[in-house]
Amino acid sequence: MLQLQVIRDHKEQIITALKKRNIDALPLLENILDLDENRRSLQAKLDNTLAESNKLSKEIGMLFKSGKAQEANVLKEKTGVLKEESKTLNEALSSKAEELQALLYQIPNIPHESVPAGSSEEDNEEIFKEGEVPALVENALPHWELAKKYDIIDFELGVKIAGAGFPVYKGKGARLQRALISYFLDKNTEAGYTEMQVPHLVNEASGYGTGQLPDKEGQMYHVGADDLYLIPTAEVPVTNIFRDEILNEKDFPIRYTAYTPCFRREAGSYGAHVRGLNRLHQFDKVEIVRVEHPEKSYQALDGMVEHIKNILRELKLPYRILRLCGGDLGFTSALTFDFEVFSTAQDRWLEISSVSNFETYQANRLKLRYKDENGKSQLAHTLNGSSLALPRVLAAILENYQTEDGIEIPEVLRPYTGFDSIS
RNA sequence: GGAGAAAUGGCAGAGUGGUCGAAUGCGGCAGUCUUGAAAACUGUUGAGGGUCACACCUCCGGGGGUUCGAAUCCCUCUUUCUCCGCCA
Repeated sequence: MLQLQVIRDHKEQIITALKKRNIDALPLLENILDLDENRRSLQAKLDNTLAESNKLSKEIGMLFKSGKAQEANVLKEKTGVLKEESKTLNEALSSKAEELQALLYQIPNIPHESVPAGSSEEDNEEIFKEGEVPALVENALPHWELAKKYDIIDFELGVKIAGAGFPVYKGKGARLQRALISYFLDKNTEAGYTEMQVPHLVNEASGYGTGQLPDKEGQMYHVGADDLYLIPTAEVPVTNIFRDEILNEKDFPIRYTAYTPCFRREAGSYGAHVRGLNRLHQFDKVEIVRVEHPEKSYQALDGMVEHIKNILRELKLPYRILRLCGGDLGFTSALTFDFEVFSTAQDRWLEISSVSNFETYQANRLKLRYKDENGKSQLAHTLNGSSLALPRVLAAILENYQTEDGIEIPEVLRPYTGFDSIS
């Protein structure tokens, strides 16, 4: 959420910047500024009424104390009127404030200056590419065929138990999955991230804090009986650790990592693009989250990108990095880099990580602040990234590491799997 | 799930109807002293809104109520603790 003060001061810049997202923000912003002015004048009136009422109350107290009950009773009459007035004002104020809040939630984050304009993923900018695309073995299979051939993932079984999009990992498939989780967590820990285990269900306030609510309500599973949401990403519980916190500058940098399952309703499309592990309702992910000083956040973002590059190099997967264009950029993000691995057998790129700087957008919703050197409260910057999303990494490994005889396990994972190949 | 107790500033902990945004201690920050540090002493130290700056307003777990006036009384919800029950 953008700060009102920023909207007041930089209306034109915001409008220009949001054009990159193909949004004409002018009517919305004007509406907001009008409401804001309205709200403030109501607030001022209410404050004055309350001030007067407070003053009278004090006088009444004094009069009673000095035994002048009659005079006190005269004043009491007056306060009745003020009370009515303040009640009316207060109601008007609440409704304005609510209206204003609802509009503020509708403005997405301002894209970073480096974000290219564009309307769809076509316009994302490839900024880096590395790794060899392996030569295909003859009769190379996509991962869903391999999964069946080696009996390591059972999609039909998941359908029976839960529904489409809830695969069952079996035997070495399950073990490989667990190996990846451990490996990612170890890499993150080595890089200075503290491992956390967090709730997989969150309350409404947390959903609002990181921006899943109210904009993307339908994407989360909602547990109605208890009014909780299944997390779509560990970003939600981990970032909300800092909701309503005021940090000290010396607390920075804050680096957390967490493994969680992720749940997404995504009533998405059908076909090859969502086959197998490509898109699921439940999947595993290891996430990294950082809370940073505003001056250091882009440096932190670069650090995260380097870190993930490093992991993909070790896994020897061919990958590229995209700078998301305005049209593809997430609602809450200022700058996002997507990592995609090349899946040989599917002959396409698979998104396996998304690394973003939210600047103060989430922090404003979270009320996540720090004390600057002058002792003033300032909003911190939040960032997060996947390191990594499991299913597509698994898909890429299965497809790219397949041989005539089976599937090789990447060198770095062998200490974790305890086996060298799946056959 | 049943019975009882509690929820106050970064922490601990007073405050049971008026001048209380809240005693006191610890912690934090600044200063004095010191070559430096510690100790001691002095001052300062919650958040948000509002203002050019003041004034002023709101907030003592959340919501509602009583009252001229609520941290303090009432209702309700949530959470925590103790006891009982159930349970991986």
